[in-house]
Amino acid sequence: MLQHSTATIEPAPLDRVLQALADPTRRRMVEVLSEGPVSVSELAKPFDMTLSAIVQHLAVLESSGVVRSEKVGRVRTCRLDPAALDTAEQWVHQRRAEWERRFDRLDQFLARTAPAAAEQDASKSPKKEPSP
Amino acid sequence: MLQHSTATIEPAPLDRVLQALADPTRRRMVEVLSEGPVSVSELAKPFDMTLSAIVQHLAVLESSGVVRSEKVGRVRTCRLDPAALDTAEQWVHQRRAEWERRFDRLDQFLARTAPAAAEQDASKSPKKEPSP
DNA sequence: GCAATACTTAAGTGAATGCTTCAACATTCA
DNA sequence: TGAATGTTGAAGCATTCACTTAAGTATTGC
Repeated sequence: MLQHSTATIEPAPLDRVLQALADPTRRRMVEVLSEGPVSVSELAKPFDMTLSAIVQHLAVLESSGVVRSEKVGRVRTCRLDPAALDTAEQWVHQRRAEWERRFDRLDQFLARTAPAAAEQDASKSPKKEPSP
Repeated sequence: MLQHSTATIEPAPLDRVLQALADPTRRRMVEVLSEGPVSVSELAKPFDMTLSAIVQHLAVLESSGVVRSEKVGRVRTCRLDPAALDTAEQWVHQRRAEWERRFDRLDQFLARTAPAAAEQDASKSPKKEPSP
């Protein structure tokens, strides 16, 4: 899926995305926006702080790419950009995957070196050591 | 000053996880740890800062649950806890999912109200809107 | 015992963050 | 037109953050 055609050199998107999502207020804003686009003042309503504060949070969300907005008349409408969320999701997912992959290697290693604990795997072909 | 003490006070695990991952140094630490458990000083080696700084980052990671550690003798060994990462992954995933679900509803709505062209008279909506 | 190792803790600093208030500005509508 | 609406911007302030330095406390090995 192709998104922003700008193909610009983004500084550190992952950094900004996670930093944007680290704040509970901004996360609630994302939750609101995940239900659909709203204007700035709409977005601000459920929050117990000034419009100014919300606008500043919005700026963080926009600079991270998580939210985009466009102004028509005097109303700015904000919407989620799921692609930016994808960046974060993938990073987290990959760390978990790597960790689990390592776990598998460890299992194999233990099955090889301590076959007493392993019920079934004595016949597996010997392999190189998993880097610890 | 009290932070918004409104109804939805999150217990805060997600908060801490995302905040932990928001920092590039801590994220690199997680990357290192995703390759397997290491001691504190091992962990600190690739970084261009004091051990103290690393230990402080480690404390953040531990308080978020992303990393756990145990001390044997004088060596503290740190390892990733993938379950904590899961919390973050799921939250992001669900926001994306909700957004895409909404997109589907919008598609359906447009297909109903503007089958050919929405040039004129899109303002009369006899059907219920997809919940905005 | 003594010194090296591995971590721990405390205190300090400059920059960033999360707010606030107050003052514009642009658009819409009576 | 002029008031209401919706947003924008700047300045200020308290708190948190990412470090630093400098001093500890346990373990381990000789």
